[in-house]
Amino acid sequence: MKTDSKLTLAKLAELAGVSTSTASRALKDNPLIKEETRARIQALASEHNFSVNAAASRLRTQKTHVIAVILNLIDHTEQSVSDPFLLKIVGELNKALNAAGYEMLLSNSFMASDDWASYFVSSQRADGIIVVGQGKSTVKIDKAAEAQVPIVVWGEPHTPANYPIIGGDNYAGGYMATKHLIERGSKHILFLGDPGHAEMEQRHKGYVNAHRDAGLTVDPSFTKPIDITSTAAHACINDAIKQHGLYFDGLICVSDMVAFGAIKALKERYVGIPGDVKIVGYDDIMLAELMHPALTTVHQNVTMAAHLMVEQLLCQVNQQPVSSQVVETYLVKRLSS
Amino acid sequence: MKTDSKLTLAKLAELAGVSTSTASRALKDNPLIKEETRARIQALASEHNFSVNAAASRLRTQKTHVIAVILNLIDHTEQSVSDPFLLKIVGELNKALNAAGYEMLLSNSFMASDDWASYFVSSQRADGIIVVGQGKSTVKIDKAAEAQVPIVVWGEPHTPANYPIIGGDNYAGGYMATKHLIERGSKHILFLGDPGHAEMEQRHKGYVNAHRDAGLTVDPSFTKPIDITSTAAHACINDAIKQHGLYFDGLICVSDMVAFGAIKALKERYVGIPGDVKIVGYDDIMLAELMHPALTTVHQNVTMAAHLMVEQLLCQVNQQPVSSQVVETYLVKRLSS
DNA sequence: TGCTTAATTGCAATCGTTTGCATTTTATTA
DNA sequence: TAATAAAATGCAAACGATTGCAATTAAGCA
Repeated sequence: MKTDSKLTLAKLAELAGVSTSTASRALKDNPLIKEETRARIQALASEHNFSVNAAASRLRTQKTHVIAVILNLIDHTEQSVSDPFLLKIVGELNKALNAAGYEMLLSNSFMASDDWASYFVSSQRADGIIVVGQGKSTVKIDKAAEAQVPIVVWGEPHTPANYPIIGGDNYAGGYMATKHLIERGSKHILFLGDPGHAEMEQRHKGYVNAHRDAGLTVDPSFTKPIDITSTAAHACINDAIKQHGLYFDGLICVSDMVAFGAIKALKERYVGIPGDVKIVGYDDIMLAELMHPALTTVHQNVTMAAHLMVEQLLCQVNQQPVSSQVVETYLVKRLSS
Repeated sequence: MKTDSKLTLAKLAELAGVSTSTASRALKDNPLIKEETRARIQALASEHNFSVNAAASRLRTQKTHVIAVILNLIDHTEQSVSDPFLLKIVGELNKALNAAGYEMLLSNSFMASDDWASYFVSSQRADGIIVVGQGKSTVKIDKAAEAQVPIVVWGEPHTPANYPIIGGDNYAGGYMATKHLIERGSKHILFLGDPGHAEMEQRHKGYVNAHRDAGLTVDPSFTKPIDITSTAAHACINDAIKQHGLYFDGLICVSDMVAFGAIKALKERYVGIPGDVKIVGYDDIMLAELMHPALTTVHQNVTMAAHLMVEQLLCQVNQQPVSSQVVETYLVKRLSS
């Protein structure tokens, strides 16, 4: 087994005594080639553990079989990179992409150049783009979509856009969570999250309407537009109590991490959960049930979301029609409420 | 701005009235080209937001500027994909790679073909491989290294190998954690983790020696070779107590997730922490300090680790000598001990 | 056997950049 | 001004696989 010079398709073909065209076809099981020849060449290839040069293949076929996944981080705080929920999505996307025969080029909005369409797609680095998160502004996404490249985003699916958006039913999630707290007796419920962000906006609308439907009014000052990090939540609750005492008895958090930060602040002041304050998180990350008390939270079917995203993306690659999709969303009741 | 047919370097050159060679050189700021010409072409390029075809460029230069990152998962349980620590490493690697001008192709040991060297490197999909985790067997890693491709791994840095391994000082970590618990008064300390795994083996050795140095003996049955998941830890502690009661007063866990699982089991049985049982985790993930009680744990400098990994990898790409590296490792004392 | 059709295989152009070397243009000096 | 050196640009050959079309071989049938 001499590995002197690197093995190319041409050399492999020569070894097999056929032309490169035959070798190429044989390797991809093209029925044009005689069954027997195919087998022989494939065996030879794996014996010399040959794999075709992806760069050459991509150049020729104009397809990369790679999808760029961009984590569209919201805050400057890099904290959010480590939000388990985002990473869960990445993991599921990786699986779904692989299942569809694609590989994943991982990037994030801090590092990627601003012109996603040309940097990733026109340059043949990837065949399409999956954006995780709408961010506070969708200009980069819109720009990429205008350039007509295959793209899908995880976000609020009811946002009007000329690209498919996959996401949970944020309005329903916010509504369910709030209604639940109200039913459990909470009367003064804070909303921890920034409604300036599309997904949060819908959850907030659900929060407002649940109050209305229960005949309660919402104090605008009860909405705390904080960053989506546990640190921000911790600071927020801390300040709130320090300034006005414990004037609330319920917390709707836009992520489990936010809920954790809030819980920490409450525990530090010996506030009982759920006795004094009831809490609902969002995302149902693995740690939610390990918390003490186990966190009531809104679950979104991420596995399905990943499949839908890949599906909608490939539809675009194949010039087929697409549409936004809402994934299953439900409340998981645990001990924090 | 007509985007009729896709823009190639040749067309851009034509627009600029120069040859493709000049255009190519101008775009990469080659001093061979007159300053003025360079500026003009670069301006034209960004005006038409042109970016060179990566496939063609890679084919020609034989460099991809991509690094494959493989999550070498241990268990069949996909749980481990979502271990926040692994994902933290991925995030840091992403940053470090970008800083060095590389992009990241993310894969994992379940999905990637078995022959990493030929699949990723010979095929020109990437210039090198970073493996996160040694797994229980290093055959795939060894095989890739034998194929002479640039490769580095996150793992136990004292493992003898013909490729650089970056990791914390696991022996010291295990020793510090155990010594700490002993000093706090624990006498019967369980080790939750599988010493069959290189990193765990060293931590376990530290656990054993700390006992010895304190004049204590270790009961072999106190070592619980469980999977690195909170679920496994929860089950393990549950069973242990169910069968023999609370016969231990200290827990050394090989990850924070394991610690969380254990904590949950203890709380369900109203065991006091740190009163009845003291606990130390490993990794210092963000949630460690949000736990109640805040988790004492072993911290490893992941940012530095990521930089070292990238550095050692690029050394290989540039034919320079490499070596394994130990990153800073220390105990963070919190309330669980 | 001779002829038509189907099954296999090979030829050669192409994908878009990069780069060693040749060529042209400009600057320098006698 | 002519000769020479330096600066700027262009030519054309790779890089390695894919694929429409032509060519060869095998099979089918009267």
